[in-house]
Amino acid sequence: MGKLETSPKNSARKSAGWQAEKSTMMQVAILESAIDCFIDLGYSNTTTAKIAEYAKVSRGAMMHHFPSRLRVLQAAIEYLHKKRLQEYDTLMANIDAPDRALSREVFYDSVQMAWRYANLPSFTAYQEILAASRTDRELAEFMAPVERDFENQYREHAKSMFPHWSDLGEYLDLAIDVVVFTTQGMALSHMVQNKEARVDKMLNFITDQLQLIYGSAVSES
Amino acid sequence: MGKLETSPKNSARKSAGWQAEKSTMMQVAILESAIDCFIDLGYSNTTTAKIAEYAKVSRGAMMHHFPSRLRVLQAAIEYLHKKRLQEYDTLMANIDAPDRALSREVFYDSVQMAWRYANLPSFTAYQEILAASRTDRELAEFMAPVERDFENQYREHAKSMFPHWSDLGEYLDLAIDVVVFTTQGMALSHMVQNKEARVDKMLNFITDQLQLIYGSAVSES
DNA sequence: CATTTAAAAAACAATCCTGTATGTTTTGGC
DNA sequence: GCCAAAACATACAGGATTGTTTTTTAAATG
Repeated sequence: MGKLETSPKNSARKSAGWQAEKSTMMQVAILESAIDCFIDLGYSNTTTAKIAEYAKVSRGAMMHHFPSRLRVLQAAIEYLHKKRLQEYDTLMANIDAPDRALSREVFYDSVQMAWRYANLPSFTAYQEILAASRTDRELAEFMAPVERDFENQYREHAKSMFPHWSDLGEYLDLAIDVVVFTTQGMALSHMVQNKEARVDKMLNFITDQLQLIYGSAVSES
Repeated sequence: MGKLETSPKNSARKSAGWQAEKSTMMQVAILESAIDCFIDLGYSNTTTAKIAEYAKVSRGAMMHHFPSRLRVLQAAIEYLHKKRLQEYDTLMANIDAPDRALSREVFYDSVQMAWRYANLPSFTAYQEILAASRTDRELAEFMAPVERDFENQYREHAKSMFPHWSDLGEYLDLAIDVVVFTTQGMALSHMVQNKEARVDKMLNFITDQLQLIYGSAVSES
C-alpha cells in the first residue's frame, strides 16, 4: 500500500485526463479504506479521520471529494455491493458446470461455495452495515434497494447456474433459502465449541438436503 | 412506566431494607433501560445519558450505582443473559412433553419455538452486543464466558427436553445446530420478498429434517 | 510565464459523550 | 429532633467527531 503518487512522473504524464484519473484512484482508495474500517473497527467506529488514515490521505482531501461522512459511507456501500456481486461471480465460476450432472459433488461444491462466501471479509463488512441499518433510518432507506437488488441478482444467478431447476421455481427458492440461511446463520453465530467439526457436519447435511429437495422437485414434475 | 416512588409511603414504610430495596429497584430499571436502548438505538448509540433518560433517572444517580459506562453495560449483559435463559425455559415449557411420542407435531412445535425465540426483543439486544463484540476486545473477553454458558445451558436443556435422544449425542447436536443456525440465519437476514411464505416453508422443511435425523439416529443405535 | 481554477492541508467552531467533582436531598441510627 | 452516610442531582473539564472555513499547493490554460 504505497503512498499515492504526487506528481505525474511515470505513466500518464501530460495526459489530458491525468487529474481525473488520479482523482478516481484516490476515491477508490478511500472507498476501500472505508470498507476495511467496517471490518476492522465496525460501522459506528468508522470515522472520517480513520478512513483518511487508512487511505493515507488527509481528511481535508477526503472531504473535498465526499462532502460528508454519510456520502463516503453510501459510496462505500455501493462499491461494496458491486464487489460482492463480483466475488459471487468469481466463486460461482469455480464450480461452473451447468451441463454437469447433478451429482452429490456438485451440490457439495455449491454448499461449500456459499460457506466460503459467508466467510469473506466483504460479507463481514456488509453485515456491519446491515446491523447498523436496523437502528439508522437514513441508512436503512439507502440499503433497501441495495438489498432488493442483491437478492434478485443472487437468485437469478443461481437459476442460470442450475438450469435443471429453472422450471421448478418453488423448489429452487427453497433450496437457496436453506443454503443461504444455514451458512449465514453459521457465519454469524459465535460457535464456541467444536466449530470446525460442526461446520463440516452441517455442510454435509445441507448437501444431503439439497439432493432431497431436488429429488422431490423432479419426481413431482 | 411510572416514575419511581420517591418516598416510602405505601408498602415497605420504615422497613429496615427499604433503602436497599429501592436501590435494587432502580438498578433493575437501569439495566432494563439499557437493554431497551440496545434494541432501540443499537449498542454503540447506547450512551449513559440515554440509559438514564429511558430509566427516568438522573445520570448522576445512575453513575452512583454504576461507576462507568462499561460497568452498566456489563451488568445489563448479565441481566440479559439470565433473562434469555428464563425466556427459553418459558417457551420450552409450552411444549414440555418429554413423555409424548415424537410425532411430527412435537418436532414442529420445537422448531416454531426456536423461531419465536429468535424473534424476541432479547434476541435482538443480544445480537447487538455480539456484533459489537467483534470489534471490541474488552467486550469480547467479557462475552466469551457468557456465550459458553449459554451454549451449554441451551444444549443441556434440549437434552433433558428430548430424553429419547440423550444417548444419541451426535445426532442431537446436529439437530440443535440445524434448528439454531437456520432460525437465527432467518432472523438476521433481511428477507425482502415473501418473508412470511418463505419462513413458513423453511420451518416445515426443518421439521422434516429433524424427523429424518431422528430416524437415522434410532436406526443406527 | 502568469493567471485562474481545482485539489489538498490545516485550522476552527459546535456538538456530544465520558468521567469526575461538587453540591443538595433523603435516609437510618441515636 | 439531630447527624453522619448514602443516594441523588448538577456542573464542569477533557477528548473526540463532524462539518466548515481558511490557507496553501498543484495543475490547466491562454
